[in-house]
Amino acid sequence: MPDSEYRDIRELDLFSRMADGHFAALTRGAYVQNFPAQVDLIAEGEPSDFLHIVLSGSVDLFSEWNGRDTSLATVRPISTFILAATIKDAPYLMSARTLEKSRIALIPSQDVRAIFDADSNFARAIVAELAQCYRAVVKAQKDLKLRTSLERLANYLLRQQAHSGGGAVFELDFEKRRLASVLGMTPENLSRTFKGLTSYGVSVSGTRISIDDQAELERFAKPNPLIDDFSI
Amino acid sequence: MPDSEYRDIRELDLFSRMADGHFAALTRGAYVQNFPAQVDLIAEGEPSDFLHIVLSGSVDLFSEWNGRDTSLATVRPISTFILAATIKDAPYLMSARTLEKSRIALIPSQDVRAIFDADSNFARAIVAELAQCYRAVVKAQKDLKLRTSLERLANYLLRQQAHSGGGAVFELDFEKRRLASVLGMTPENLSRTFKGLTSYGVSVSGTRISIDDQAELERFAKPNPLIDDFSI
DNA sequence: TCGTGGAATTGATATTAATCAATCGACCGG
DNA sequence: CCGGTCGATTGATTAATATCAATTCCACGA
Repeated sequence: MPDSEYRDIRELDLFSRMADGHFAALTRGAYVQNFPAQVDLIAEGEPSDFLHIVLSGSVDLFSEWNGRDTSLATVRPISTFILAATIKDAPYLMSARTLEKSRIALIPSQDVRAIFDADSNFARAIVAELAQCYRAVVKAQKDLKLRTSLERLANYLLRQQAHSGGGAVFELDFEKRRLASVLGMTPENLSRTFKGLTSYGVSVSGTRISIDDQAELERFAKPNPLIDDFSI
Repeated sequence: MPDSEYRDIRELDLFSRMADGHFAALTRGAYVQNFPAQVDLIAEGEPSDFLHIVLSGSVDLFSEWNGRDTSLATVRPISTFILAATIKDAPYLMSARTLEKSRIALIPSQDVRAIFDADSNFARAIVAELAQCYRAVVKAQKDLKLRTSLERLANYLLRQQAHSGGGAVFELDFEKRRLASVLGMTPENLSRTFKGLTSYGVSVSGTRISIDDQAELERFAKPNPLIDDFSI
């Protein structure tokens, strides 16, 4: 593993406070690999042999059932995924595939579990990370059950806007068919839902979004930190 | 706290392996309280001062937004709730209220966090519990996004049947309006959805469910351990 | 035993979203 | 520069779900 990546991983909240020896032990069995776009990394139901860390690119976590599929989350650098399966030594609940050319580090799950027992700082960090993930899914659940698709899209745009720096004009960070799946609707419906937001001052041109009447959109979207703020 | 309850709590996975002294320290600041039915225990957004443990009765975890509300989970004895908020020292994401007369133990969150740092067995148990909760919500998310309401109800009945011992006849364990909310539909729709399952051999009389054609219902419901098995 | 109130059900209707089909448009390789 | 491909959009239709209104059912207390 190149030094720069070693340092990037080391600086993750998950690893930053652990003992040097333990981190070295963790990375000893690890390896880093480059994947092209649209490559399946893991399939739901498989045993969780590795903790994955996205170093560059992006990864889609999705699930299938009875011929349907849905995107559950997107993982962007630098963060881990399927931590819970690794910890529990249980099968993956989600499948993962690269969205673009990506560089992924793989750490054997058994090493993670072993070092967890040995390093209390690492253990604390894992708990913090898991609690964060748990709360993120609860928020997603509330978003899905309490809001219509128009409201979900409006709030998604406000979150994305904040994430892009807060300007009135910003870019969607992935293709609309995936956004539709993440928001729990069909691509056709997403198109129409964007239209429905024009009356609240939203204009769309490709992946470029312009919020022309911030106050009006917020009045409609009613963003709520207990759903929309990922930092708490 | 009476001895019997002390022992009940002690035997929870969360506490069973921790040192005696640490457990004593945890329970020292704790107290147990009886609540009547329909009492609000916590409100979303509040700081998480206590880890709650349901000793008897049952508790509804729900959330509200913009005049709507939805049930996210039901907590039954003996288990904890809002562990993630306690660990992160973050506001509750869900509100809680008793569904029936309930006995609840309250452990100050700061004690939980302190003992977490001191007791690695306790830390391990918390991680296991959090991972379990995380995976439960992911499963709920998949249930909601991948299935129609008819399919969700069918699979819910199969889960409830298994939980009740597997016989063809069993009881729903809470009122239908709450079941509707848990399954993400209106009470009116739940009524009709039950009707829709009669063609798969399900008959309903009050809270009594009878599955007359197990194979046919399963063929329709297509239960999947990665969604429906809460033990993995 | 008889109200009484809340839940459950039913029916009619409106709203929302999915599906099917067709077209548009951008990007890419030859 | 031209097809070709894939995603996005649009329109028409169907399916699913919510809403509103009215009973019906049932458990409970007087």
